[in-house]
Amino acid sequence: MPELPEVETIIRNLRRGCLQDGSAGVSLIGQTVHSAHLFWNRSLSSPSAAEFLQRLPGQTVNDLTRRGKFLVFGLSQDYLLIHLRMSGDLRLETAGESPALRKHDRLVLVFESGLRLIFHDPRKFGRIWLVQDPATVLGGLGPEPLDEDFTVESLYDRLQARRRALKPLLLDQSFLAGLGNIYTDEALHLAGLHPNRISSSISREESGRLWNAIRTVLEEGIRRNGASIDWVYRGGEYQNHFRVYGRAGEACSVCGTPVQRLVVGQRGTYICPHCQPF
DNA sequence: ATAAACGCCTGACGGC
DNA sequence: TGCCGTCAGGCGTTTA
Repeated sequence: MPELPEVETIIRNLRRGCLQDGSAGVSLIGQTVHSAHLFWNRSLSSPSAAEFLQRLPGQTVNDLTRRGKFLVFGLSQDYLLIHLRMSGDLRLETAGESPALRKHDRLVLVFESGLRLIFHDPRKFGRIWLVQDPATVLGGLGPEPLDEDFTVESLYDRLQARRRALKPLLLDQSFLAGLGNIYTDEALHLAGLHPNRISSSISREESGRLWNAIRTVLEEGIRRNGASIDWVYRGGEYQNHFRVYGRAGEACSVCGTPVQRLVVGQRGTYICPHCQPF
């Protein structure tokens, strides 16, 4: 579920120590793990549960960053990586709050201060790694779309080098890191490009539009604290500003043509057939 | 190289 | 009310 803007929002909130209700708490940075409690072993990719639970206590959180859709916790000895996949979420609870577990809580980290970080994941698709070298997990990711080294020229070159439909290519995390189903549809609509256009047929001008659109929708998403849809509410409000996602039958905000839902690469896809001709 | 089908999971929603 | 199919912000593996 969460895409780059939602993961970025979560990371920023953990840095600020923001609690679920939005109230200020204590930053996770500087906190030392007291104990770890794993309730669904398959949430853990590596190492084994025994090694994971043994290695975490005593490690201090030095920094919190994001790479694509991964949350990256820099610890004193290791890196803790979390991918929320479809339904994962993280919440902080202070020492004073009730320690009652909620349904679907998969991992609880208890810090020496009493602060708790809880990984909640109804669908159990989320994954956790504790590794010494984050590149073993993150090494295959494509460029970071908001970084300076992701340039108009590099996007054009990468599109030319492939012969794939635009949407599945943009969803491919080794091509570009961070886009998911929502922001891909939003970017393609803003760029005026059909999701089935073949990447190598994209002109320099179209590529420039796409580059701008990708960065614009991601920045908009971050500015609005991400999108909150379905029953997984995270506090964002970008869902109120979607151009096409989930709006089948509604009028395109640009031209008034009804938005269409189609399936591209086995994913529900929303387009304006007038603004995004094939 | 590309793409499709499927598996992994739970929950919400609409139709009957 | 219950049952059933469909759909869901993702991605890895297997198969064409």
